[in-house]
Amino acid sequence: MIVSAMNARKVRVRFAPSPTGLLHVGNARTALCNWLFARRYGGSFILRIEDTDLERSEMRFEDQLIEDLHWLGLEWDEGPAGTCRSGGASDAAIVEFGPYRQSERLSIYAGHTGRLLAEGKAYRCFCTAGELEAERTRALAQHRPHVYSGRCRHLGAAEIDRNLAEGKHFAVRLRIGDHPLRFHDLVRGVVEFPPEAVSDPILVRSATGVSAGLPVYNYSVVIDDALMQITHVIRGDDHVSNTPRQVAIYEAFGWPLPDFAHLSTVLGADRERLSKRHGATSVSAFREMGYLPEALVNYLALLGWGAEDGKTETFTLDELIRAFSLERVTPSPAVFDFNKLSWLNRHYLRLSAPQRLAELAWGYFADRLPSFGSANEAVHSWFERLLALFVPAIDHLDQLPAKTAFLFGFDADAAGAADENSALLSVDSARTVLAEFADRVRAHAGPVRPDDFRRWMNEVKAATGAKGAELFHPVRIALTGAHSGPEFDKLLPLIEDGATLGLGIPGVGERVERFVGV
RNA sequence: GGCGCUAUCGUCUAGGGGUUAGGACGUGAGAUUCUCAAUCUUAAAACCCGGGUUCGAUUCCCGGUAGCGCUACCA
Repeated sequence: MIVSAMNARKVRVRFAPSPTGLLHVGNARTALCNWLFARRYGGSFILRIEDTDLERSEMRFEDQLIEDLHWLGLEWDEGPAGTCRSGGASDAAIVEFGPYRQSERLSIYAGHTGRLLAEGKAYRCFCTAGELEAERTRALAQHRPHVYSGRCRHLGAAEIDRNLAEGKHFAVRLRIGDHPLRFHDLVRGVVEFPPEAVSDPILVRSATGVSAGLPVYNYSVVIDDALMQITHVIRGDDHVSNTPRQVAIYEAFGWPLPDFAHLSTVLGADRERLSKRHGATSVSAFREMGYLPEALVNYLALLGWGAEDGKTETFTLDELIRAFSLERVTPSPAVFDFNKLSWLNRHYLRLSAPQRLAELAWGYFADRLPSFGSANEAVHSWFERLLALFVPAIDHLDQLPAKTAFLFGFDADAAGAADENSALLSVDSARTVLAEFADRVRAHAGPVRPDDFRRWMNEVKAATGAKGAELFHPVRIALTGAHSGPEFDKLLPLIEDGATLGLGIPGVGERVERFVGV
């Protein structure tokens, strides 16, 4: 029988990362699913830091993690003191459920272990690492699953006392029953494991090394989840095989079982677990590249999930809350598709207000623009026009400086020498077109307006007989260093107005002079 | 080795006992543009294999295969 804690209890879910590295997109997806589930059912989303691995946990990772979650917009209702952004948990909740870092909960675990030992649900195991290793090798050789022999299971009180008196180290093991261990998974349905797949799991480590007496992960999560009254454990599917162990612990304490939801792994293009080898994998890396949080969130939701109509692909957070359901999450692993993420990012970039884009993009121009705050209104509005012209041509904001480099400094030599340009420039018509065009620019006073430009191009066309690409390519190269780019009607004002900003931006006249001089 | 999970276009997915197997990204072509990007139109592209069950299976069942996970006194 499946004991489900769902009933009528208020939904409480948690995201429980270890601060041992940057927030990985796979984990961000787990956080998102938890957050969406909580918001959908009016429940609480709790952030718990699993920092019992003292050697690998670092405060800077915790800080970064918190910053990343805020950036994604996944606010939590309860979490480490001072980290909840708006409102946060009531003091009463914190007293009842906190603290929210495992390293601050060690005494809680110890008390529970005493209880299990006293009730005979757990026992002291004096086996040494060597003995256990031998068991494991033997099992492997016989092609059997490795199960603890249970040698210390039935030690008499006298023997235990003698061992303790001799100062022998011991771990605490749970006594597993002989019934199957099953649980309900929102993604996979009912999952069942035979008891021998579990064997008596270690709960508390023996006195070897720095971790002496510390609970193991599978034990502390159960205590935390139960005490924090978590109703739905939503996490990565690397925990599926751990779950029967945890179920046995719930049973030993007589606690109701939560529902589970195990989310599939996120893979790279080679179908291996997504890792640094595949490029950017951390939330902060995507932020630094200039991806928008709504694009990442939308993409992560789409990874392993599809809307009910089978068609809708773009969602705001609010729309996701309404549309998302764990039952529709696919159980199979999903390959992370950078292309599709970029498509979504372009989509949201196009939708973003100019001021917001300007603020976000400004940082990528630190060496070309004055600081955001000290720049005058003219620079700001000029920059917004630049963005309007070039943002449609990029996937993420950090591609902007390269795309627009020609505006800030014009390298006439490089423009003429570029492989793709030299062929276009070497034809006779290109030379005559440029000569005719340069004559008109030189004869002109003041900034070049689109009207002037259009008139000149018609004149040049008539004078040289060149038309179409033959006519425009050389001029475009002379002005921008490339044979492709935004339409001249918008580009010319951007160049000419830019030249008046005092940022060292060369105007049309200067560009032509430099280029034709070559 | 054992146990578990998974299997629809290249990728993410919809669907489901009888369908022209739908959408999106990407790719090809066309339209537009001086060009590129964007945009619009359009094309190609999939039910892992083998057995059952059935009038009929891509869909249900079993087996195989493959991928992934766990197999720690890591989390």
